[in-house]
Amino acid sequence: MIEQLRSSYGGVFENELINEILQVGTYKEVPEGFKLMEIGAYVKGMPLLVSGAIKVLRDDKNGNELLLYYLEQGDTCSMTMTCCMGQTKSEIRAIAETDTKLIMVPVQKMELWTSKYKSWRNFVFESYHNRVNELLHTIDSIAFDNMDERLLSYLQKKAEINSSYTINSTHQEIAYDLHSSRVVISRLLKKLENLGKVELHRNYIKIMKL
Amino acid sequence: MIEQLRSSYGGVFENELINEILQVGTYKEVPEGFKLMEIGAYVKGMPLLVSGAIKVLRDDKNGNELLLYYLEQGDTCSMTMTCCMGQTKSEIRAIAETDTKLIMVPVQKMELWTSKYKSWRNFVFESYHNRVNELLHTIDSIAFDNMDERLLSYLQKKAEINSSYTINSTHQEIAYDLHSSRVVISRLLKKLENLGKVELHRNYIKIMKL
DNA sequence: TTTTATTGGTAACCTAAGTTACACAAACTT
DNA sequence: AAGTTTGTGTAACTTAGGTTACCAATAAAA
Repeated sequence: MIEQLRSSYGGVFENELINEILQVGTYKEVPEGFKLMEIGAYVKGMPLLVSGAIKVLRDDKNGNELLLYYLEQGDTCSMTMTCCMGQTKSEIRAIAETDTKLIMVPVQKMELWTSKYKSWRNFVFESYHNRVNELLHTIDSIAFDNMDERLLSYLQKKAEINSSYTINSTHQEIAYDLHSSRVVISRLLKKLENLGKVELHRNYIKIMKL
Repeated sequence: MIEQLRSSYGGVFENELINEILQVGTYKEVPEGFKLMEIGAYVKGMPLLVSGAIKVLRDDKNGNELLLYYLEQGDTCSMTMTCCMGQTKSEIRAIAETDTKLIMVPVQKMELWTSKYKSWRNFVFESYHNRVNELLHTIDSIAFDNMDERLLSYLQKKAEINSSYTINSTHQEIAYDLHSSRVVISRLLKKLENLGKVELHRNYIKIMKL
């Protein structure tokens, strides 16, 4: 756990804080698909991502999802923090996108760290700021872009997150993330294939041009 | 300024902090329509709202707007803070929705206050948290609701902000806020009128039922 | 008063995207 | 091997909402 923490957060946190995290934090490895947070659940701790990626989703009233953004190495779920302080429930669902390594920090310590460590304060503020900016870009894409543009940037982001030009998703899964329907996604993917931008296969998609 | 600050923030900030704010803050009254922040601009200070309301907007690539949320009494633009720390540009535009009274706090002091005052830390964290939640609800409405539902909740929110059942907007102005077109808004408003939910007039709309 | 600009109503049309339905192939069960 | 499930392609249709165009009413300017 020491190496993990140092390599991902050594440049961010001072040594004393690193030591405190080592004492109270618990190291976790979760497999792809693991549900880390459910809507309406109370929050128990704050995750510090060491490796892998977590996708953060929102539900509509019918239980259909919409992908908001991904958390990656060095990120945290900043909302967690004020959730704990205010004892409010989670507004989002979080699922491991890939196999993921993270350190869970219990809530109790965090208020103390906030007054004690400047690096912790900056980390939390910056995290909030990043999340707000990601939400703004999510809004841009939903409000201003057509489905084909959204689909393309979804595929690109997914390729980036998985560091691979091969995306192992079915059309149905993509439709869930984009809050669309399978037929629409198949249609647009076929259009992208005709444009030479992707290559379609059963259960996976190859991205040709970025 | 003392009374303004005490009545809006007396319960939130400790006395010592209130005094500090009085020393470095500047009191401002801005009229309806006043532009407080432009996209791409650098941020000079953090606003503490005393009364009135500010609407926060986002632009698409063609310069068309979309209303994100309103700031009201007791709110602040939390993004301002990390904008200043990181020297990044504003991602949003802010316009006074009504005549508004506010206190501008220069950025320099804020980092100090963050370590010195617990109430300030909590205020900033809570502000971020509220903003994230508002953005989530904005996303809900854009991604999950039809235009008629969005229009109705827009009118309701606007009535609430202006504390009046009479909304002084043209159809075109509403269309801008909802990132739609005038014809569509007129069409849907007429439908709402036929349902007995609103009464249409030139330059204003009366809300009948909430 | 006559002209001009602003605002709202409505029709006709177009397009993106959601829906239903069905065919077919690959990949599993048994 | 036969049946079943899962994933994909495609056609036909529907609908929300964007676009263009034009008219009428009101308000402001000349």
